[in-house]
Amino acid sequence: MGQAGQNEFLGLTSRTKAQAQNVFSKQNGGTEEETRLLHFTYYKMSQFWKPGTEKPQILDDEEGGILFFSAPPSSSSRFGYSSIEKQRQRLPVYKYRNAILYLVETHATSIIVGETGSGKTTQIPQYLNEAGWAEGGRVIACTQPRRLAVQAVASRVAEEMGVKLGEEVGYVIRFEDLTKPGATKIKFLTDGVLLREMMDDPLLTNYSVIMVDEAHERSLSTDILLGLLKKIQRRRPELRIIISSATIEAKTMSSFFNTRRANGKTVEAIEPRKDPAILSVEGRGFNVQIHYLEEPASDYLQAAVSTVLSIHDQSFLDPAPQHCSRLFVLPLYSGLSRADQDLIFSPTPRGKRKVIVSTNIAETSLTLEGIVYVVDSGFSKQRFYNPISDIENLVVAPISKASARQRAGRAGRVRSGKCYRLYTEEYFVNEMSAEGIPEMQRSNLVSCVIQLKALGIDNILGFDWPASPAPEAMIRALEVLYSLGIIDDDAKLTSPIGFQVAEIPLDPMISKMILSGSLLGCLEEVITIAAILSVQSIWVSVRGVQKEMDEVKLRFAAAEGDHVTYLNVYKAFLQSGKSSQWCYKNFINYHAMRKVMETREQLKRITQRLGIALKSCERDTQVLRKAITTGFFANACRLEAFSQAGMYKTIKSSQEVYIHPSSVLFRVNPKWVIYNSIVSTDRHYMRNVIAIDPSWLTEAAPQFYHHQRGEKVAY
DNA sequence: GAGCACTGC
Repeated sequence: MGQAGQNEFLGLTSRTKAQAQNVFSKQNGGTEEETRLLHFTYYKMSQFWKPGTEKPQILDDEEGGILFFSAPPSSSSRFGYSSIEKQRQRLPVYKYRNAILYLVETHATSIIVGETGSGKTTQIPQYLNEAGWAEGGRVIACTQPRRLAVQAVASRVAEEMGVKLGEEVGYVIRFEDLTKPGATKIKFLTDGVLLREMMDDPLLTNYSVIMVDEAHERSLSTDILLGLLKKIQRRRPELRIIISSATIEAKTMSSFFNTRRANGKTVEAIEPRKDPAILSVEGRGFNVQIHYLEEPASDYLQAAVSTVLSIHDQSFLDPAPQHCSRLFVLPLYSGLSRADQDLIFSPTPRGKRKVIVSTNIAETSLTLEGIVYVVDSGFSKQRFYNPISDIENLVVAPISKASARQRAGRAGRVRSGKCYRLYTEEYFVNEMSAEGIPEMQRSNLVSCVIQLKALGIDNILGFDWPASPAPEAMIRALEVLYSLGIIDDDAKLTSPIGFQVAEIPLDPMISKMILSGSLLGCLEEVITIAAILSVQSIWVSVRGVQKEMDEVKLRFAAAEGDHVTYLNVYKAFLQSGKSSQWCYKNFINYHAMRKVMETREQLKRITQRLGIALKSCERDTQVLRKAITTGFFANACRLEAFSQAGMYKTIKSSQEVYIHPSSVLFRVNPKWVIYNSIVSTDRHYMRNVIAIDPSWLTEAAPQFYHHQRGEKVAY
């Protein structure tokens, strides 16, 4: 690499300021930081919370370090309010307004438990703004796990405040920044975006209050964020954190954030209390009557069907023999096209009843108004990660009480409803776990580890998590990152590879592939592949036209494998002038392709910022496959020549795997392949497969394969 | 010759 390249890499290294400033380590002095803190503290004193006339009634539980509130009666209505103002006052959260402001002022962390419909998400940021928390250029942040929620809540709040979205009230999601620095006071964003922001501003100094909403969902990025916020609090005592959760299991969170010293050191008046406050706000749903089975069901599918039919029989006054034809049954899952998803909102044909058979997309992501009956199987498909085999499995597993309540709540949104649980009450009470297993404890952790490393957190195994992940999973993640050359012998990010990988918002194996692609002169191609691999599928999912689809696929098929096939599709799509019509004809998902283009543009910007060269390898697919190999060498498999046709074994752990029938290499069965991911059903199927030469493996990861060869691999 | 958890940067 030339001198210019070196400098660019060095320039990059300082981009990850958290690492450079080492803000989370103990020895850090950081006078600049302290000056800023002083400024904040001084500022805050001058606009101390005005308790107003009514002081909230507080029941102080000193033992647990938790405050319980009983709300004062709601204040009488006054004149001069617009209807939107009246609506705001009718929300259950309104009568806790002063209590919430008092808690936030006096406690570093406040936990607000509120059911759906309490209004906490839209109102609390506004209360904080009204109380002055956004003065002096500071910003109130509110995070959400999902992009759609960010957009929806932000526009609602902008409307309530009578301001233009993107001015005082703004939002940031991937690909979309609708904020105005200096003007935006309330900012909604996904927790993933806030984590990315920490790479540039590790102490999140722009924010006076950070509200983490939907914390009960315990998503991977929410948990990482909470762990980091706890660290930030030590350096920024003036920062306020609000954790908002729908379940009462808030004590776990409370003890996590309780940093009060046991020996009772005198705390200065301006410092908030370190023990979190808990406040509970009631929801505003309608009554939902719960029904249980008397005996456990042996087949939940059968039980679900007969329950639906019996609801239908009971509630139709004229149960004609052909009553099934009166059912209007629709599927709902995320892989459906938008048009098919929108069908569920379509009016029900006259004389018919709509039945929606849904995955748990309907549990949190999508809200259907007007549901009266919910049938809850008691199961959902959940991802579990096995760190030993390094394989993620999708399994049907029992849901938690929290999920069951969430499902039932879907029946009571516009009027009272009923929920039929396909399990016994005894099972619900005694056997169902209160909450689901946090994602952190059932995921592959490579992305999570690299994010922490990028923030300068060296002791990953000792990191204080809201829920500790399995040590095996941590160790596996460290091993993978080490073999990729992303971390060194001391488990620190390598320069430049490690720092660059941390900058790219994708799975580290994909990021490594991109960086190798630039060195090998095929960056144009690898970022296209990276973008395509980041969407669920570029093919449409239509049933009944499989044959035509397969024939069309053959037009793009490349002997090298799926990645090269995707490149052919992308090129043809560009040649068509990015035509949606062309997509339709070729069974390509147009929306997925648009997302691919968006992602590709972002990756292009990032690689430009990293100063790496955007070159094309034209028709040389060998360098391309070598680049893929440098990222995915750990997913190498060899065909078992003398066993069942099409059976492969992974080099890493001798797992039995097969090429997925959707792959262009299905039935082709090259001797050596590399896969992108595995889907597990009755067998482990490799998805997105390319053929490789085994010599590339030792080239890409000499230590990894040197070590493995002696034990398991015989070429 | 398969089977369609869900998010997110």
